[in-house]
Amino acid sequence: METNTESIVEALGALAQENRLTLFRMLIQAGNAGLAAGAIAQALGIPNSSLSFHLAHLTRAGLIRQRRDGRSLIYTADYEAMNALVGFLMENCCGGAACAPEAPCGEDAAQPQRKVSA
Amino acid sequence: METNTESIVEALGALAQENRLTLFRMLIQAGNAGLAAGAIAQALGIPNSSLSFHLAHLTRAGLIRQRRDGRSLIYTADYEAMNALVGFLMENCCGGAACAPEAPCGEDAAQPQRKVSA
DNA sequence: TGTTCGTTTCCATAAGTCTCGAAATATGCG
DNA sequence: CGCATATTTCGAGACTTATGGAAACGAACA
Repeated sequence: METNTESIVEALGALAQENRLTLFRMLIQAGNAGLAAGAIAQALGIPNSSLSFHLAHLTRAGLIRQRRDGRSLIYTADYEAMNALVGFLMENCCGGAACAPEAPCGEDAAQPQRKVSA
Repeated sequence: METNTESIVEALGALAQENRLTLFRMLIQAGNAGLAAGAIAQALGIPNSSLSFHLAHLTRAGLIRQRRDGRSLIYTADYEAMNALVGFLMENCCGGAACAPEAPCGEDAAQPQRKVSA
């Protein structure tokens, strides 16, 4: 994700919706394994068409990614994008003074169930 | 700011707009001194009525505060709210594993121009 | 190849947001 | 009190977003 104002606005907008925020957090917690669209729709209790709309929205914002596994499309969170977003907000905190770490959750953090090490 | 999903969605939505994101960052950098509505409108190059709409939006989301100084209304960023927002996003990063500090920018950070002390 | 399953696209509708001029509302000054 | 200044509220128009049913699409399995 680029860190210009426009793309940040898009990312914030993508997360500023009940279903999408919940969905994104599900993916964050699901790690690299990700979740199939159908499973997400069921978990959220919304029709597939509605889910597809939200998935497209998050994808357009660069926050999630798509991969195919058999008949299913698996969605995963883009950890880099989330870090960039948080980084942007922190970067401008406190008048630019260094008061925050840069990337608390690195790329490697995409395997949430174990301690970050590799 | 409370950290339930609903209020987070509201905060994200408040920031998911070009003018408001810029405005919020201006206030973040302005520190406790804050900025008068008129000065903000001029800086953003938008009519007062439009600005007022955005200020109300950010206020409703709990991200900024209002104080009167003579004829002017001074707006300031709510650092606690921003920390809560970022904290919420980080909290759910990496499947809940501890990978982020809790409040990088403390309450005391509200005087950005000088070293945090009080 | 035909069928099934998972997902997306299309469509319409309902609801919300952004914008800004004009009028209304406060505050302060003389 | 009356006038000037600072900001908000009101109202209307254009635009965007959310929702879900029905149909289309694509991949895989037999």
